[in-house]
Amino acid sequence: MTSAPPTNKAGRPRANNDSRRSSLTSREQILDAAAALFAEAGFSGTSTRAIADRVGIRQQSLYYHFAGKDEILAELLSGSVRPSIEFVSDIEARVPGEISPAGALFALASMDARTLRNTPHNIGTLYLLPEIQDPRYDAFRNQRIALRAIYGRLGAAAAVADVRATVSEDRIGVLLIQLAEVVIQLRRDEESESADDDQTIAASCLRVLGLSAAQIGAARDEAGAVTAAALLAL
Amino acid sequence: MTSAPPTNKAGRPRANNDSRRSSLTSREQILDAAAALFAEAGFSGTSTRAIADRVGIRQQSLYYHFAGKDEILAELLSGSVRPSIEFVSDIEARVPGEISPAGALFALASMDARTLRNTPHNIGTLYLLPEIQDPRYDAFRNQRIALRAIYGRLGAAAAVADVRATVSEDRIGVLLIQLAEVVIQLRRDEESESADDDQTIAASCLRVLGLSAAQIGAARDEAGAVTAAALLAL
DNA sequence: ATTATCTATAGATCTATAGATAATGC
DNA sequence: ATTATCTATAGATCTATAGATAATGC
Repeated sequence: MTSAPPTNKAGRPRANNDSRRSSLTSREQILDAAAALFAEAGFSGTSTRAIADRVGIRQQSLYYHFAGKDEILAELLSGSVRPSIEFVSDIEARVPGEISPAGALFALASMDARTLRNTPHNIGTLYLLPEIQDPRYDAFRNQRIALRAIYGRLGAAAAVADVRATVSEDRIGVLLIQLAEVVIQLRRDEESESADDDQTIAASCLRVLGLSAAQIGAARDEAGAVTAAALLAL
Repeated sequence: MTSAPPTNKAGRPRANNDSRRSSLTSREQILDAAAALFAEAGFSGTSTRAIADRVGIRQQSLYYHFAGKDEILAELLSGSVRPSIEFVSDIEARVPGEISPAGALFALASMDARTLRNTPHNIGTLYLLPEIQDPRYDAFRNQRIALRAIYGRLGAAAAVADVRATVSEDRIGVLLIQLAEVVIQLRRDEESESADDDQTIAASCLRVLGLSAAQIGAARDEAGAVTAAALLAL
């Protein structure tokens, strides 16, 4: 008797019956509604009532799916770093045999930018919420610290001597992540976005490490090939 | 009968009388307490009660000084951009006569980094709160947009041809501000900070525009002289 | 008289638990 | 029988207003 996949049919009907016509499970509907509201109004600024209203269920019904509001946020956070984490370890394993540090960094940064750009409701804004400093979200923060460390290692390996001499590996990691996450601000400001931003951002990451235009172009070419391979491997 | 400066002596004593021994006015104490709490728990996550407790007064007494919680945030925001705005217009007026765009940008970025690093309670985190998207804080956001435009103009003027050809002035502005504000993240992560970070960050801004180490060194020297002059002029 | 607090309190939330109910699944 | 909702509701906030009070200022 393992748990059956949710069929979206059993259970008492919703009071507003129309709201059930969705291909998503109730749990997914809740996560989606919460993501939109957390991004717009913040965690504390979003009530369980507001989430339920958006889904089309009663406030109390949320507790059938999640133990509390904080579990919803935790789920959103862990779901949103997972793709990055998986991609990054695959990419780092190919360095320096299949790909140079600069190529790997280009692949990683453009992939992160792309993910942040395409994610529904600009979920990256959740990373900026003060509430995630709470120890309750340690697991998420530790994953981000791990990601930053990889950015730092790749960045330090790719940087020109001058930069490596003046900026520590830790600092490089923070700088590079910060650059990749500029996408969050761009989306927040509702500026028109285009896919070439991802490449622009990745190129900026390499430029801040002191690489020349020619070196950046080479890294971009390397990244193109390996990105396809890494995505297939997942 | 112009309003007298607050003396900190008149009025009914506080229930907890010790809390009044401060060189700050009550209004300043409230702003300071709110800044710390907003940075830590967010705007919606901070109750008027929590602010009052930290000051050592009753929750209701806040309303003698501010019409509401939102006015406290508005005051904090406008106070925190003011120094940047004043400095930046002074600096931009000296371009290109007294100083090159690269020198001005170095001066601006290192000054912003320094301000963000020294501000009490890491006030820059307030810029990241979702609540400031509310139209109520339009004045603040417009000031930031103006600041970003200046970063964009100076950055576009300083950038090498290759970068200027691929990144719009708007995007340059967003990228540069994002780099300067990495200080906010560094402080949040409680990493040990040092003053040389300001110069490192300013240098990173120029490097992302494609400048060489020699050009960055020259810009730094220019900036040193003009920063002193500009600060005196304020 | 003015200032800056206090106490009292209204009214609106907000989170979460308990238990009932209306579907489907077997 | 199981699932996914519902209704009812407790208890804890939270913001803000009204009016009293205890200082200083003149």
